[in-house]
Amino acid sequence: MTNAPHPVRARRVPRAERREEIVAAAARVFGSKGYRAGSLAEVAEQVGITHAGVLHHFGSKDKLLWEVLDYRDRVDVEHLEGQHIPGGADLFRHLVRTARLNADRRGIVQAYTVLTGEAVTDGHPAAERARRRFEVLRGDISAAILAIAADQDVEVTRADADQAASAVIGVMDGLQTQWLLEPDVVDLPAATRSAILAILATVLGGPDHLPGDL
Amino acid sequence: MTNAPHPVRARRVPRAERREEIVAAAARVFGSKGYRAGSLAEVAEQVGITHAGVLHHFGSKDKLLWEVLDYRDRVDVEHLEGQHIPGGADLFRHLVRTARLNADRRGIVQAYTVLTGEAVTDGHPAAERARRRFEVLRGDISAAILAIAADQDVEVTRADADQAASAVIGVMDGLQTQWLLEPDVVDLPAATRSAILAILATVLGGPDHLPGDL
DNA sequence: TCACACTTACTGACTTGTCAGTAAGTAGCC
DNA sequence: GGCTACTTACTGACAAGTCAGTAAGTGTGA
Repeated sequence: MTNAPHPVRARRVPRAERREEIVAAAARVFGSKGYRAGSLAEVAEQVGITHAGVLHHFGSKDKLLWEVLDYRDRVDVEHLEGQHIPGGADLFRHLVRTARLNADRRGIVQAYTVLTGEAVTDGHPAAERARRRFEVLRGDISAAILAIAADQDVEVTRADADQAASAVIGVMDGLQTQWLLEPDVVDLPAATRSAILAILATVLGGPDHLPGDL
Repeated sequence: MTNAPHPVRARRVPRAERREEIVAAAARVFGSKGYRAGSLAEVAEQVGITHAGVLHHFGSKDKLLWEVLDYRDRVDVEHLEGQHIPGGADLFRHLVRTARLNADRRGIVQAYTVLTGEAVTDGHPAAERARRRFEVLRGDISAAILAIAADQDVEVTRADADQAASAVIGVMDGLQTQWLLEPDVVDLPAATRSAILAILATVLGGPDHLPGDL
């Protein structure tokens, strides 16, 4: 009798590999249900282990969330050749391209939207993270605007560039929410592109100074 | 012995009054913690009754949420004179004014942001509501753009107006999220105003056709 | 052999919702 | 006015479930 000596047990998987599986599953679960509503049991089930197994690897639900956020940041820049965010007009080309890609990555967009929305609730573990993320993005976009302005010989104040940067991030996020609810009504890439163009054109003092081919 | 014949009991309050208290409390709780994370017990505590008392009035947590959303919609238009949303350039004046008001109504903004973010999670009871809300808003804004275009003798397609409308809603929502996380960094009214102006100017084919004094 | 991935078994805290009981208020009637 | 019959607002106890987290044990692969 060599068959079925004991009930089916999950294949023993090396630590690093299992952790990756779990983080990917958690990204899906937290992304679709939210962090507070998503349970460790559901994450575990997707990997084929028990929720205690998940805790064995990450210690607590909060720590798992950190890993998910790190993971998502890594995935976010995966498709970038140089692995670093470009500057100047290239940054906006990158943003528009990201919007185009996002139209086929509903899960990732939903995760970002849900988690960001949840982050503004009282005492949420991802709040600080969301703040930092916005800060960095705003800085990058603002710098890119100032670079284009310098290149085009138009004067733009730091404050105006910052405000335009906030607006660019804002439309991108806001359009994503609408698109998630009604994908057939909102054309995410097109709307994102023209909104960014509108904001850029205005802050640069007219469409004449826009960088081409966004 | 006429004193304390039974433990202190909550003052007995007539139905309509109590329901209002509960809905207001629920709006605070769901607004600050989210619907799924906010508990009936916490709502009840704020009113000074038990969670069973809350259920006596509303039957279920879901039904309480509906009431909260209705309540918020009523409060939203409370400061409008005619109680109805204006059209044409007045609509944009109204939107900018709302942004100004919102800068002093953090709680309401947070409730809107949290609940809208939660609405994109799988099977959320407020999803349909959020969809309808966006649809109506988009329709109103799009119509206002077309009205201004007609007035200014510029040609704007329905599709372009719709897209601009989505963008206007998007910036407003997106900026609110950033402002909630960093109120000192983001100037909500100013950023909202200039972003709306930028989008309008572009869809109307240049700043010359903009309505004055937004 | 032994570290490690994991399960089983459990705890304690919370969740929404149900239900019976009770006090407070109200309408009808004498 | 005062008594009765009824409704309504609410409590407290409980059911039934979910949750994260802990502790101890077990099979497995290097």
